[in-house]
Amino acid sequence: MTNKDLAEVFTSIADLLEIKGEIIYKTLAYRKAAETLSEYGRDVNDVWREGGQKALREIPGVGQAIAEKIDELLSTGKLEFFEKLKLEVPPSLIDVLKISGVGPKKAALFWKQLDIITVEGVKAAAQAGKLRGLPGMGEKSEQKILEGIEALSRRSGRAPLGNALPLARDILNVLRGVKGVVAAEMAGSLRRMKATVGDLDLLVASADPAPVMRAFTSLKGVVRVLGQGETKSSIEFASGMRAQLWVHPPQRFGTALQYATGSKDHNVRLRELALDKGLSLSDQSFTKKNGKEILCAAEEEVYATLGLPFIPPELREDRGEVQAALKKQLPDLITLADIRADLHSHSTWSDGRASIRQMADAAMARGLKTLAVTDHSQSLGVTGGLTPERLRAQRKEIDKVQKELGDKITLLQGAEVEIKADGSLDYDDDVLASLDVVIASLHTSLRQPRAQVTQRLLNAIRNPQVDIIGHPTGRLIPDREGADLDMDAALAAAKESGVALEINAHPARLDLDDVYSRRAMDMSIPLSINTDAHHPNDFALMDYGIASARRGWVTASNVINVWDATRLRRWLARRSEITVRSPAAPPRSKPKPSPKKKSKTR
DNA sequence: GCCGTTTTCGGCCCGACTGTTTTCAGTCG
Repeated sequence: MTNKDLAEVFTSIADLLEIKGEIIYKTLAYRKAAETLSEYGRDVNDVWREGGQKALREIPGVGQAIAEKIDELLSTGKLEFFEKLKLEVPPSLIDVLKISGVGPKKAALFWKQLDIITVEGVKAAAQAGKLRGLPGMGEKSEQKILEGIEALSRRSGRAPLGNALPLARDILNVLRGVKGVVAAEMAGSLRRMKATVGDLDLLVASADPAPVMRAFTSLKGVVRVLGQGETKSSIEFASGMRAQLWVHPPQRFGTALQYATGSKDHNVRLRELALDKGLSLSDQSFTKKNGKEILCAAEEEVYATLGLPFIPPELREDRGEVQAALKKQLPDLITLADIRADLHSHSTWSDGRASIRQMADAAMARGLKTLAVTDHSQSLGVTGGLTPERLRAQRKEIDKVQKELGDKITLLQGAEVEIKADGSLDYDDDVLASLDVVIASLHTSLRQPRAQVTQRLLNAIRNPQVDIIGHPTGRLIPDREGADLDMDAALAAAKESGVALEINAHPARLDLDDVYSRRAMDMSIPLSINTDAHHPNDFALMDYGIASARRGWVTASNVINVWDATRLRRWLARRSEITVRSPAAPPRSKPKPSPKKKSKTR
C-alpha cells in the first residue's frame, strides 16, 4: 500500500464515522492523519519496516490507535475496524457526501429515514419530491441538492494551478476596477501556489461591499451564483470551477488575508501563538482579554504582532515554518530574479514550435544568460527526436546563432535523452559526451512495476554522462500519476552521484513536487528549475517552477540555474569525474572514456 | 483520536450563509 492508499482508507473512515455521528474530533484526527500521510515525504512502508509502530507514531497526527491500524494495513492489506465500519454504515454514502449542500447529518437522514444510500437514490428522491418532507428540508433544499448533483458531473476535482491562476488574475483585474476597492488579492491554496487548487479564494478590501459583490456575481462566464451575502459570495463557472470572494474593510484586510490564505493548520499554529500572548486571532482582528481589538491592515502586521517575521505564503503548510520563524531561521527562498539559466528547452529540431534563434531571443528577453537547447533523442519518434547525425547538424546551427548573439547569452547544446524501457539511454556514451549538458527523462513505460521503473531511473542517475534528471516522476497534472518510484532510493543515488534533479516548471508537471524538493534540499542534492519550453512564451512558466520550489523550502544556494555560464560549465565538466571516483558507484560495463566531454569551451 | 515549557485529562477555530426555523441547525471553508 502506498501513502496515498493509506490516506484514502483513513479519509473513508473519517467520512463514515461522521455519518455515524461519532464525535467530530475523532473524525478530524483521522482526516489529519490522512492529510499528513498523503503529503509525507517518505514512503510509510520504509518507516514501518525500519521502526515498526514506534516509528509510525513519530509521524505527526499518528498516535497509538492509527499506528496500530497502519501496522495492520501494511502487514495484512486489510483493516478489521474499517471492514466492520463498512457493514455498519453503507460506504456508498461517502459519494453522497460529495454533493454540495449535503453533509454528514443529511446523508444520515436520507439513509435512516428513506433508506437512500447512493447519489442516484438521492437524485430520484429529490425529483420525486420525497426529500422535502424530511425535518429541516424544504423545496429549496431539494432544488439545491439537484443542482449539487448536476455540478458533481461537471466538476473534475482540483484544477491545475496553471488554469486557476490566470482566471484568478482576470477576475482580480475586474474587481480592482470597481469603485471603492483598495486592494484585491488571491488567497487560499492559490496564493500558497499549490500544484492544484480546489476553488479560487479571493479577497477584496473595500468599505463598500455591495458593488464589489455585484461585479463578482455578474462576471462573464458565471453559470450559477452559489451564495451571495454582505461580505461573502460564491460563484460557479461553466467549467465547474468555483470562486468565492470575501470583502473586508481596508483596516481589517491584513487579518482577513492571512486568515483566508491558510493553510488551516498554519492558522491553528498562529492562533496558539496568539493565545500565548493573551490574544485571540480571527479573520477580523486580534482581540485582547479586555475585549479591545488590534486591527491589521497589512498581513505583515499580523505576523509582527505575534513576534514573527513575515512568512511567505508558499511556506504556510504547517511543515515547521512557524517554528522556524520563531527561531528566525526561515529559509531565504529562491526568487525569479535569482534565475540566470534555463537548462531544458526544445526547438523545431524536435517538437518545439520555434527556431533556436527565436528561443534564444525569447530567453534573452526574460533576462536569461544561459540557454540549453535540449531536444528529444531519437527513440521518441512522435517528437521528431534527433539521430546522432542530426545532433551534429544541430551543433552547427547552435554555433551559428551563438556567433550572431555574441556574449549576450550562452547557448549550450544538450539533449533530453530518453531512458528507454529496458533502462538504457537513447544515445551511446560517446554521443552523450559530445554534448554540453545531458538531461535524462522517463516518458514511456511509466507503468512498469516499481522495482523495474526505479531501476531504470537509477541507471540514468548513476550514468556519469547524465547531468540532470528531467521531471523525475513523469506525472502529468491532473491526468497522470507519476511512475511508482522508490523515491528514497532515487534520492540516495542522486546524492551519491551528484546529479541534479529537475524541478520542471511546467504547471502540468511541477516535478519534483514540493515535498521531494524539500527532501532533496535537506540532502543537499543539486536542483535545476527549468521551463521545458516548447515555445518562446513558455519561458514565462518559470514562475510556477519558482513557486513550487519555494513550497519546497528551496534556496538559491542549491539551484544550478542561478550560476553564470562559467560556473555552470565548470560544474558540468567536473560532474563525471566526481562520479567516477565515488567508490560506491556501480560497476560500469565499459571503462569511462577520458572526460573530453564538456571540456570544450566556446 | 491526538497532544502536552500551562494540561496524561481536557481541550481541539469559528463565523458567514442558507433555508428552515419562530430562535436554529447544517454546511462550508
